[in-house]
Amino acid sequence: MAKKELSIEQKIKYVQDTLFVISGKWKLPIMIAINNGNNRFRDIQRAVPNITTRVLSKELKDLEENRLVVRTVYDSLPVTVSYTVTPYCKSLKPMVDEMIKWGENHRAMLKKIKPA
Amino acid sequence: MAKKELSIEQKIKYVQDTLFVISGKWKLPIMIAINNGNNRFRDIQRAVPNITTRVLSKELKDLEENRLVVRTVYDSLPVTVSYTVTPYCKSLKPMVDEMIKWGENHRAMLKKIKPA
DNA sequence: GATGCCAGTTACCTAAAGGATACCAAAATG
DNA sequence: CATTTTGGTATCCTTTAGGTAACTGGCATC
Repeated sequence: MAKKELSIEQKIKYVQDTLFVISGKWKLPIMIAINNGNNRFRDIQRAVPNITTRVLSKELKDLEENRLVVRTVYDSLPVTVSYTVTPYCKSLKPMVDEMIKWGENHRAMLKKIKPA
Repeated sequence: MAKKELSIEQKIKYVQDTLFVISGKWKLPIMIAINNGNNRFRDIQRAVPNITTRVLSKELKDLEENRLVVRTVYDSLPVTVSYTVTPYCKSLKPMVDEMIKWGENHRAMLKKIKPA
């Protein structure tokens, strides 16, 4: 197949779609935390520095709605709640990896131009 | 060299650094537009749907401060102003490409699960 | 029976992002 | 000479994101 070339309008539209889903300080950090084995509410909260319960609760709901995270209630005693990432969430990995790389490099760059 | 494995705390930190620089509805669309040959203020505005002059002006200043865009005034008659992306801005390309890909796929997915 | 952990909810508030509208001077165009 | 284009500013306003703090009910522990 020929590699499709997107128009600039399409590129902008798709980037904005992506931004709409992942933007904000917390959604990606939360997904990273869950993906790393933090499945309980308090575990996630501990893994994501400085997030409050209120914000975490709200963001988890958003992520559920966008089918990136699944909430499961186990009928144990006491009930436990588990959050897991969906396969769809994992499709974000290449993008997130690039974001991590860029952020790491960016921080190194800032040190160089603004030393001491 | 051994491939360095980042801790979850580091991953979260770097992602948040990146988000801090690119977040908002407009910064990436503006960079895409400039990179595609829209160098004049009004050209950029036309290329980025629905952005207002006020917001574009402010975002361009932010991008200049972050060394992602350069503003050049040509002493012609009348004076012309040209915006160009820096080499540093181009280092965002792999990430932006992944975001475009994901957004395209995401839109296709939404069509499937919510047809007509 | 007081304290603490879990998984949140509720109400309130502030700061920032973004939008709407109007306006400006200088030059070009019709 | 009226209009349009360029590269923006200035005001004002609304919306959203995010933070603070208190509280809940159920269970477990000391």
